[in-house]
Amino acid sequence: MEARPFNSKEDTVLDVKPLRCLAPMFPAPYGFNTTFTTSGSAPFVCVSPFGSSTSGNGFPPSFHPANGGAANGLADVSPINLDEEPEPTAHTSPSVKKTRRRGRPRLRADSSETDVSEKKPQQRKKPRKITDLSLIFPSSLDPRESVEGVLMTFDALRRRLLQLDETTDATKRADLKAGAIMMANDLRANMGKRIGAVPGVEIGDIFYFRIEMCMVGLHAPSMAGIDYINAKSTETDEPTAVSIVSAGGYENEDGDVDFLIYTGQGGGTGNKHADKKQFDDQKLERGNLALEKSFHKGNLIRVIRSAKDMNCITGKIYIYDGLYKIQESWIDKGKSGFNVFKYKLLREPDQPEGIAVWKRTEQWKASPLSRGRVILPDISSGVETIPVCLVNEVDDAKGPSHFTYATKVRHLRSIDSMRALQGCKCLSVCLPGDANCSCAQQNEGSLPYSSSGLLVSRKAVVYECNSSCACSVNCRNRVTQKGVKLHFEVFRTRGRGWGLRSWDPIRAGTFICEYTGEVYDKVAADDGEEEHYSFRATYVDEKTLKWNHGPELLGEPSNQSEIFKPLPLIIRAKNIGNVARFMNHSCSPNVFWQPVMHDHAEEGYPHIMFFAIKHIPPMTELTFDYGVSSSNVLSTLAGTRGPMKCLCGIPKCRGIFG
DNA sequence: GGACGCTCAACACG
DNA sequence: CCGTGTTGAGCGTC
Repeated sequence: MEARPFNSKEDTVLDVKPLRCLAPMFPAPYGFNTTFTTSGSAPFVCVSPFGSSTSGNGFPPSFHPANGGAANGLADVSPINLDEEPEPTAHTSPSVKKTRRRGRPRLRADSSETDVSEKKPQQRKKPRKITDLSLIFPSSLDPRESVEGVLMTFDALRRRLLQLDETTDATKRADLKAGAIMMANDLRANMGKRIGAVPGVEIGDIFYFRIEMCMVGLHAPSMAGIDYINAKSTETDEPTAVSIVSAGGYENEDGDVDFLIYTGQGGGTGNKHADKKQFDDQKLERGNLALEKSFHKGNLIRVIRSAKDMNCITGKIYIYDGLYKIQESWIDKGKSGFNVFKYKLLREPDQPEGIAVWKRTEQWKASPLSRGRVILPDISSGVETIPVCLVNEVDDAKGPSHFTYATKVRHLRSIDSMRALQGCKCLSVCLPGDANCSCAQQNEGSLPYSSSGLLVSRKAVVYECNSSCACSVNCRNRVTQKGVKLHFEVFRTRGRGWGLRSWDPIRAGTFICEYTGEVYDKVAADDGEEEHYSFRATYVDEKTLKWNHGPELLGEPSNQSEIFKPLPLIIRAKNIGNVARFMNHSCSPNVFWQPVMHDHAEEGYPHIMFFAIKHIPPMTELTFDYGVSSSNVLSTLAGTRGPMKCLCGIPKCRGIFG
């Protein structure tokens, strides 16, 4: 149960963590003058089409899409599109989105369960437009923030809708319901089609629903695989392809990470018919025509590839793989003997890795020995069910200084001497909508996790089922108590000590790990001792406070003030700890902490559990916001140690943390 | 501008 | 776990 003692000088340095360096904003786009805004267009803000650089994956900075070429992208970007109040949206523009959704009945946005099920649930209420969103969603000029904000809000909505629907027998598809609400409120980024990079979306970004890519302007169609600018909106009067989704719906394709053979649409393949049999020749129209024209024009095309992910109910995720160009096209015979169009796309050079990262981590998971530069195959010495390997690809450090790996916290007094939680009387498993479940009651009336184990919303405290409960270990209200389920690696960062990342893609709301160590309270701990590798629950960052932002859109009261209360506990992981002790700080984190109770009832000393703020691609460093604790101010005064200088370098960096 | 039709979803059911 | 049936959204097109 102990990790090897290592001796490394700089281990005494706290792992400071910069990261997510967003590209500086360019004052004006480079020579982009064409605007294909399919719509009239709202008050847009111009942002460099080059998007941001590294972030997401810690990959080398920025790839610049081909320049100058005739057919180039445009640069209009709407930040999270609210009905800006400072810019009195004015009569000039707002028309765009209002008029658009008319074509067909929309999903109902409210949760009045009265009108749920008539036989033909046709006329459902369309999502309500919330008027004053500006307070909830301050508009951001930073494209990455806009995109993240849209996705985070969407998923919060989706999880909440799923939770609400479970108690009724309402139709599912919470993704579409949430998407409809987002669209109705113009909560989206990058409206209008563009060629090339999409500001705020980075290569390697992952998605779990097609509608997510639609909302951030990466790929507009909700189902179709080819996105294109229609003929009327282009200068040449020819349709122009902008992006494709390669998701295995057609024969062939795939193969390498550098190229792709893509099959055209139509002819009866795809999903139109259940048998998926082609019954007609494909025609050179719509997406096929657009691809053909793009081939001749040589314009860039975004490629989104899908990958198998068994943790996800749909069984796949989407990975943005960057820009490609069509190298050749031809007509082929499909299995059914009808003509199909084929397009060979070549990946542009010098781009950060996209699908390649995923392929590599999959291989590592299958055979961990194939992971190179390993210092130690399992830093947990077998205590975790999944090994945590230690790697160094950047320098000569041999590993962190000695500590004892422990999957559980160590309290000053025994758990037995603490008050016990009350238990529910649910047989087998707790079910949503069961008013008698006392555990649900403790959690504000709902089970805190979705059926797939995702945290629905942040709360001051989450109560899991426990040893006093009648339900079994299969109950869905037992998530964090079961420990980590991800393939972690502790790795050497560049200049910030050791860090933590995962081989698995992580969906927003996923439980990541507990912060284990020796639990003290403030008084007992205030001895000016070494405070590296310690956790304090005195601060929650803004992004985490906003993680729940579904409620307002559903007309539910905002509970931001209730989702955080400071706790007296301090967890020291200097001598005893787990993977959490390697998580570095960021002012733009992808992980947050959440108090959880599951084995005792001492409110001041809950377990500190970490969850994903957003979808996290494999090999992305996991970080949370350390905050600035008042006790650190005290220790500064005492001359022991002050806040650390933050190196995260994002525009909103506070400068210090710890 | 409105309705219709197209499409490498997503999920439930057996 | 799989096939497959069902209800779909945005957006181009007419």
